[in-house]
Amino acid sequence: MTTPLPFPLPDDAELLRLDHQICFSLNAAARAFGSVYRDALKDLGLTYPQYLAMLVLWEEPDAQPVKAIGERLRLDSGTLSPLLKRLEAAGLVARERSAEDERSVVVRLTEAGEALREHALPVPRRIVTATGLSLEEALTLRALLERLTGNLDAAQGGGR
Amino acid sequence: MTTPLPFPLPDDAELLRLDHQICFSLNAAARAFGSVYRDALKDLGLTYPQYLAMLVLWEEPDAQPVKAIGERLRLDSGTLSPLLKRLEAAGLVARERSAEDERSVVVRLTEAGEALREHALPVPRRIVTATGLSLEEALTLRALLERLTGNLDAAQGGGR
DNA sequence: CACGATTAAGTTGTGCGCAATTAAATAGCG
DNA sequence: CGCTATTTAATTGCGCACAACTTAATCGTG
Repeated sequence: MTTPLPFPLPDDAELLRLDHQICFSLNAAARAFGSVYRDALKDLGLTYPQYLAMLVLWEEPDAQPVKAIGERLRLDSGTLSPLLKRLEAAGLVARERSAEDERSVVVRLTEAGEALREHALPVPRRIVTATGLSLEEALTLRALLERLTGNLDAAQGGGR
Repeated sequence: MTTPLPFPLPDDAELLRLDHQICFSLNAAARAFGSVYRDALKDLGLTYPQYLAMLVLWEEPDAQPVKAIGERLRLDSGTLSPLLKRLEAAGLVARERSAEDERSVVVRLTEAGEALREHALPVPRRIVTATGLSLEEALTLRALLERLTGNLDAAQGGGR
C-alpha cells in the first residue's frame, strides 16, 4: 500500500517530492540562522526580530511611526506592538502618539538604544562568517529567494 | 553620527549589509511559503508543521516513536508533543506508550488519517506552481540552502 | 458640517519553536 | 543486585507570526 502508488507519473513525483523539500530546507535554514543569531545577540539582550527593528531605527534615527517599521519588516501591529513594548521596557526606544496624527504612534531611539548600536556592530561579521557562503553564492541565493517570495506573494492573493 | 562611520571599510560594509538581507530574505520566503501552505491546507484542517508530521506518517505508515518523527523534522518534544496532541484531537493519529519501552510513545495513523492522504495529494502541485521556479532553479536553491544550513549548524555548537 | 469609510494601533486567541525543567523508564557499571 | 547516568516525553514559560476583532482618529463626500 505504500510503494506502488498509481497516482503521479514519475516526473511529477520527482518534482513534487523536491518541492516540499524546498520549503522544508527553507525553514531549516531559517531556524539555523535563528540559532546563530540567538547566540550572537544574547549579550545585547535582543532577539532577532527585535534586532531587525533596531536596525530600522539605527538606519533612520528619526522617530518613525509603527506603520513605517511594519512596512520595512513586513510585520503587522499584532507582531510589532508587543515587540516594541518589550524594547521600550528594555529602555531602548520610546513610543509616543504623534502630534499631527493622533492615530499614529512614533518610535524613536533612547540614548541607550543609540548606544547599543556600537555593541551590535560586530554581529554581522559573525553571521557572515557562520554562513560560509562566498559573495557570489550569497548573491545567487538572495536573488532566488527574492524571486521566490515575489512569486509566492503573487500566486497567493498578493495583498495580505 | 549616523553616516560617516569610521569602522568597516567599504567592501566590508557591502558584505555585511548584504548578509543580513539574506537571513531577512530567508524569513520572508519562509513566511510567504507559510501563507501559500496555509491556504492550500485549510480544507484539510492542517497547519504546515502538522502537514509535515502527516507526511512522515504517510511515508512510513507503521507506528513510529515521537523521537523518530522529531529527528525527521528536526523538532523536539516541546514542539511535537502539543502538535501531535492536536492531531490526535482531530482524530488523525493515535498515540500510545510502547510495550517494549515504556518511555517511548508511538504514533500511528488512524483510518481518518490514512484517508486524509488522498485529499492531500493535490497540495504539492499547487505549491510547485506557486513557487514559479524552474526545476533547475529549485535544485540550485535547495543545494544552497542545505549547504547554508550545514555551515550554520557547524559554526554554532553543532549539537544543540 | 455630518456621517460613513478608511486608517493606525492595540488586543485576543491559536500555534509554532526553543530553552529549561520534570518524571518515569531503561541501561550500564561496580 | 543496587545505584547512578542516560534516555524519552511531557510540561512550563517566553517570544514571534498571524487572523480576527476593537478602538480611536482622520478622510471624503454629500
